[in-house]
Amino acid sequence: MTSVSELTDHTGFRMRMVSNAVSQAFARKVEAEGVTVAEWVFMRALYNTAPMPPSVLAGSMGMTRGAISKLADRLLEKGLIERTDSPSDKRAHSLSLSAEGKAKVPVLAALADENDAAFFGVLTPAEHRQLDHLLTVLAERRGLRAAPVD
Amino acid sequence: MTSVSELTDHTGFRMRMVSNAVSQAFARKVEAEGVTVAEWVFMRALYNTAPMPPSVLAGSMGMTRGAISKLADRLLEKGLIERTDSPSDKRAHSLSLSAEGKAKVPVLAALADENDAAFFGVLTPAEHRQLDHLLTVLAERRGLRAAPVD
DNA sequence: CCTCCTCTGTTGACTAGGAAACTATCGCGA
DNA sequence: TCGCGATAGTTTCCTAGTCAACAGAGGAGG
Repeated sequence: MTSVSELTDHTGFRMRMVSNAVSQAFARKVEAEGVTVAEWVFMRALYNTAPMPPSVLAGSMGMTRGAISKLADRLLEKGLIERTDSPSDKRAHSLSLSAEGKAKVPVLAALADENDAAFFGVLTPAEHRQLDHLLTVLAERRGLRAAPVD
Repeated sequence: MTSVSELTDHTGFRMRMVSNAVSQAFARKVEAEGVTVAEWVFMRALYNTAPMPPSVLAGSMGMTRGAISKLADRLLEKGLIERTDSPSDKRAHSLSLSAEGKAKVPVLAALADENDAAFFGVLTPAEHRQLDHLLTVLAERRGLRAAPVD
């Protein structure tokens, strides 16, 4: 009878709870591989594709160019990616995975698979399918494309 | 046939996309009221309850005591909460809403209602119920309680 | 009553990101 | 071919968290 809704009355709030729990569980797992979630997303974006300028990564990851610039610095520091200056445009460069980075992606992907399976394993297969469907529908109808890390 | 899964193959990843979109939309709305999402959660926790020590808030919001300490500073600064020293324990104090804070909660709650309705309004009522059910089931089976802001 | 351990809350160092200013280069148009 | 607006990335400043060290009470045992 309160006129003021509870936090948990909101679908968005409860989705945030669940989503944070999945992400935090995943963050712990990849941390053991010396990588953050943002770094994983970055590396996955470069896997099996042509080298890519940072601006394109910024678009596909839903982060600012500034953030990508710093993220790339960290990955270069760790030796997981490489940087190639553009021959035609002295302002630009492209980023690609190093051999080490390339080797790490399947390992991280396995962790992602495992994390997802474990977390959503408490659902029945039918429930899991329903959830996937609803999320897809929401993403489509709301026109979501990017994968904002935060 | 790739052995490396796509990011979007994971339910957790897609839920993060959706969840971030809802949260960002809400953040924009409350920002117009001069408040952050964390501040809203904080204030909602104090509404219609007895004054509460920061440690309890830390527990219920899933944040560290340090973060609560700083968050409380900001809300005190804005005049939205008040602080009462414990008479029995000189270390402790309790936090409660100021008159201004109390008045603001229903406004923010209305924004939360509106945001949720707008975002999930692209689902049919049946779909929306399904989603709520699945999120509830996940939260229960995974024993989620806190409401981590990040 | 001391002593020592525990508990409350605060603080400082650090991290990750956004916004906007900045640098260097590009390339169009007169 | 010069000048100047647009573009690619970087950098600086700011915010909002974490974690760990800390200061100041409390309280139980000898």
